[in-house]
Amino acid sequence: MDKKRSSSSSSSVVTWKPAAANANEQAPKKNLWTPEEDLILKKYVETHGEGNWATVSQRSGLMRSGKSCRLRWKNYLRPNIKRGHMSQEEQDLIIRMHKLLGNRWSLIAGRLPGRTDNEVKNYWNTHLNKMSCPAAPKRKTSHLNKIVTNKKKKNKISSSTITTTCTDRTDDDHDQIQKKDAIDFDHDHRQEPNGSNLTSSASCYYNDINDMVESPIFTSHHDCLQYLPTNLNATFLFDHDEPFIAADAASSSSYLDSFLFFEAFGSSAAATAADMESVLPLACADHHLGW
DNA sequence: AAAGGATCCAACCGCCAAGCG
DNA sequence: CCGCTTGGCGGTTGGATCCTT
Repeated sequence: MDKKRSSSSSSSVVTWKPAAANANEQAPKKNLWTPEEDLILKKYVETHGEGNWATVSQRSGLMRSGKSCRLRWKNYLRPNIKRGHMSQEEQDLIIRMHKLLGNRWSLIAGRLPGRTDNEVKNYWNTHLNKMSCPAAPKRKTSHLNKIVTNKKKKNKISSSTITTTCTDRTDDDHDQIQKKDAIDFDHDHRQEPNGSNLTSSASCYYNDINDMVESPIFTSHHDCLQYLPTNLNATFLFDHDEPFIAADAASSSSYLDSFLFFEAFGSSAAATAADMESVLPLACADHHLGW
């Protein structure tokens, strides 16, 4: 069942309707972009380059906000954008990446050439999420999401620990959920549910109720082998946005993609240091890093 | 055929961080 | 340090389209 409709960039459909009742109003346009607007924006960016989006509307004559122009360019007009059917490989990758990273769509999209974060997000919400959470309601409760989202943003913790759970809940559950959130994600006070204080650590493993795994972060190869996965009793703290394992050998920063770890070991702690040794050079070689 | 519900996705919103003067 | 601007992100929504009755 493919309910795809024509994109607004298609010349066959012009569905834009003025947002303002008064045609003389200079308020930025909303709603779908017309092919004419796309052409103007594309030509403008090709001539002047990206950036300074706030001035694009004035200089190009588009009645759009800078944010809207930027979004349109980024998601639809820039070169090498891939549209349409997601391949099985792409679907699999999205699922695996989502399990690893949670709702960090820009990072997931970064691994899918030509795909945008918005497209990946939409695809997840409409196709993949219902596979993993078939009972999830169509629309999440805005109230709850805002509470959780704000908390997440404030504390810089992974959204995977919060937003990927099935949310087939009634309003009556919200109080309890909020209380749970207040305990489980009380990172303001760097406190775990059991009351013990979190301490800064070279590594982290963060398992949530959905068996999500946050990326371990290392500051050295030694740390990597020391803490993962042979020392999974260590204190774990996820306090970095960057989901990649950082390695700082020979004074040169390099990065090992934690996705490779996840692919190699999954979320289990069954791997040994020898396993790690075997995968690390390979992973580094794959990324032209080398320790 | 028509009406209403379900689905999908483009676009917007609010928030945040970085950069700059 | 402060305030402003800009860009980026994830969550949410409006409305077009499809499906079911």
